[in-house]
Amino acid sequence: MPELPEVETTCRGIAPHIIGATIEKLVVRNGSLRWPVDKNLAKYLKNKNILSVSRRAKYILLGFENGQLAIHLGMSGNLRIVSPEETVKKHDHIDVVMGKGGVLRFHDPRRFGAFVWVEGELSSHKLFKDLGPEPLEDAFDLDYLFACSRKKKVSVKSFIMNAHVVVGVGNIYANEALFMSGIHPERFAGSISRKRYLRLIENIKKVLSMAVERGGTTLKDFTNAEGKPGYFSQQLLVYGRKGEPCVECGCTLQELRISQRSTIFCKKCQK
DNA sequence: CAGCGCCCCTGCCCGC
DNA sequence: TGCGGGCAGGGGCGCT
Repeated sequence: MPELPEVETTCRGIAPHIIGATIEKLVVRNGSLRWPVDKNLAKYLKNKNILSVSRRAKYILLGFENGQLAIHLGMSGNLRIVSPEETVKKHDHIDVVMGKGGVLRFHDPRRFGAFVWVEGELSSHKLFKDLGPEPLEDAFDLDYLFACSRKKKVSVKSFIMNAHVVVGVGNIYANEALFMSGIHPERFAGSISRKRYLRLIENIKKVLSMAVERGGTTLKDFTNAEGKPGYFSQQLLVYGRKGEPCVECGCTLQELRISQRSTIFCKKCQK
């Protein structure tokens, strides 16, 4: 479900409800997520205060005095604040029950999500130590990306979706940013000019920040922390528009697969 | 070691 | 209406 804007929206949505709260208990109904949920997690969290809520890549991080809880929403996960009386539905796998009476509820049909306990420095944890820069931060700039791309034989689409290069660029926004930049998704990363990488960086930042401003409404089944759906009003230019006319030139948008992922592009506008 | 493909899992949509 | 196949927004991991 979530691209980076949805994760960021979730983060901002839950933060005011959970910062400063004390964990009363953790209820794990189904711990078979991407990795089995640590049997001791409830013990680590019990009676601990939530000191901070932040995000790194698509992981939501809850900070505690004794460590951090990294939550990933996978493809189909969401987090909501609910009251303790709220009926438990199918795929409501985990409840973080807070002292004030609120519950942070994790729902994830496909169970590609994750609850990972991290002790010590985040940057020394295996899931985080090799991650590239955040796309909306200044470290993601032309000098960095261009240097990184040299001698790379992968397609530019795989390149920008590689978390070692830059985090948080998912399939939808990779398609969108490449279209906006006039770059064919199958071009080799190493054969693209500085000038075109500058456009690509600008467009990645633009499309992601616009989506964040809009509250992460990219996805048809996205619900925010209050459980309200997004508007799905964001005008995607290419993603999900196979066979429809290109908004620029009117010719029919094509589909190809890059690393098993749907790739929509305009063969006339993207070279 | 770069790069590709596999897989985890459920839901949904399409064609027969 | 039922069923099988394919596909879906992610991403770590094992292999070549």
